[in-house]
Amino acid sequence: MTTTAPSMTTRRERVREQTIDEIKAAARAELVAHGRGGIQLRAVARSVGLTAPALYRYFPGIDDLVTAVTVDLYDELNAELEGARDAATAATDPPDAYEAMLATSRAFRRWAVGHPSEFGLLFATPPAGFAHAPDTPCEEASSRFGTVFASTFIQMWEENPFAVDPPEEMAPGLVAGVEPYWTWLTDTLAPSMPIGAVVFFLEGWVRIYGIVALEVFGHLSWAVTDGGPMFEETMRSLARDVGRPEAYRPPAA
Amino acid sequence: MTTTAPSMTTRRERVREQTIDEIKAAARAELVAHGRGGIQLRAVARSVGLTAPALYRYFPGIDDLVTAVTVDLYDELNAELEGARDAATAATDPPDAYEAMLATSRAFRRWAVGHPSEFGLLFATPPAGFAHAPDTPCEEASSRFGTVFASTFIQMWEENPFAVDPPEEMAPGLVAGVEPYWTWLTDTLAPSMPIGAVVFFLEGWVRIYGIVALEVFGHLSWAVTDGGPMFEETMRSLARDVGRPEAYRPPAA
DNA sequence: CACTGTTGTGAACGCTGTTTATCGTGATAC
DNA sequence: GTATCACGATAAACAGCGTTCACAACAGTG
Repeated sequence: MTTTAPSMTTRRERVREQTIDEIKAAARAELVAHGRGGIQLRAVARSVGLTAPALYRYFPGIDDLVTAVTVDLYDELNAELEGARDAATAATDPPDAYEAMLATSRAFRRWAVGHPSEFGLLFATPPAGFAHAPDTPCEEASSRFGTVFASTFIQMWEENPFAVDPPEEMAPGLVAGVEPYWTWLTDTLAPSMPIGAVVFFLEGWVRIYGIVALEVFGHLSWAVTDGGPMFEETMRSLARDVGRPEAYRPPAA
Repeated sequence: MTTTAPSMTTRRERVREQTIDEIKAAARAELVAHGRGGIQLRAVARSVGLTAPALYRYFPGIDDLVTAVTVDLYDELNAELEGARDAATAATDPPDAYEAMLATSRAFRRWAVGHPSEFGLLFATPPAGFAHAPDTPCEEASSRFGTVFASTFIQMWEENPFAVDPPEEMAPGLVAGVEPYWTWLTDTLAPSMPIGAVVFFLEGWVRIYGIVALEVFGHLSWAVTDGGPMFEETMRSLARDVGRPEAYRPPAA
């Protein structure tokens, strides 16, 4: 990664890349410490030992800097999740996709709880800032994130197809709404998957996201002292709902 | 409400109250337009026709102003939800708590989709700002909000007890974590409710919150064109999970 | 009428993000 | 080896921010 095609990168380009990384690291630290609204360009500049105007050689403004950090965070989270998924897949013989989904979800929660500010930046940016306009790098990174979870769900269904609702029973308009995504899925990743399984996957993702977001944002503390067991309970009930109630196992620790 | 004990409120106090309301209204508009990070005290002052320092006669700082608006938003949302719940309860004979829960949830989604910025402020404030410290007016308003949903869930279970998991099957540590809230519930609202039903209620709230938050934050658009049917599907599967699959009915419109 | 406490103002302070003109410096070309 | 030049960084400046303070206008009370 560091020395691929060294002739292609001049010395200037390398030090520039390094400076950019330094700036982004400082921006992330500032972001974690003071939140999205509290980040200050001048503080970032001070942190890397530069004056404020110097940053404009690297980023057009503070918003673009935050966007760059956001994309990096998606990449970091994706790598973390894919690592957990692959480790779990390698550890199970024969492969057990529920185990992979469990590991992925736990990694997701671990990252979210450990990086609440970053989680808020990625998954709870209200549309006021229009950070989620289509065709932005953010959106692209976000959809790559979705695929990580989608892949394990698909594999779970293919390994062990469970009963799903037939299309005619679903809420009106739902089939039409999911159809584009469903046809894309059946064209690329899961040729034989019924539309009901896609809906089930989305509902599963809703539960995982919901429990993690509520915990991170402190909206569960009125009912539960620790979010961990509640998250585990969600995983257990997911095992039941995919027809494998015996598959859930509490975490080792 | 306007003329209770008129002797107790002097003329000065009344006009002061009115000014405060004006300021909060302007602050909310600014909040909706530019988000939590983009609100400006001077802009609020301009909007009500005052200079910036004048606002300090009413609020110690901009953070407290935002907090006051937040509390008001909780109250508004609570009123909206309780109104929908009571209307649904009055329209069903005999009373049907699922119907009430459905109406409450739909009101919740309607408010969230119609007021995305406000929703983000209430339900997705990352803990960097420590807006959710215990014993704040925010926390108090937040717990009142929780009770609206809790009451319909409880009534739903009492009208039609459904099968819930026994404590010994639940994820380790969960019983201990929910026990304080459970004992409070059985002491006050639901004397005969098993702890499994409380856990089910929490999982239900997670699903409702999850689907609404994902839609509002634009994190569902990669899979679904419109969040409405997906939300309705969640309501339908909730009906199934409380043992009343026939109770769900699509919205009238 | 004078007195008092509240409300609003203008000026000021230190800070912010951003722009501009300017200076030094490392890489490149002759 | 030296001239050239693009790039990196800077200081100065600007408008605007939240906040503080001293001071003026005013309503309500005796």
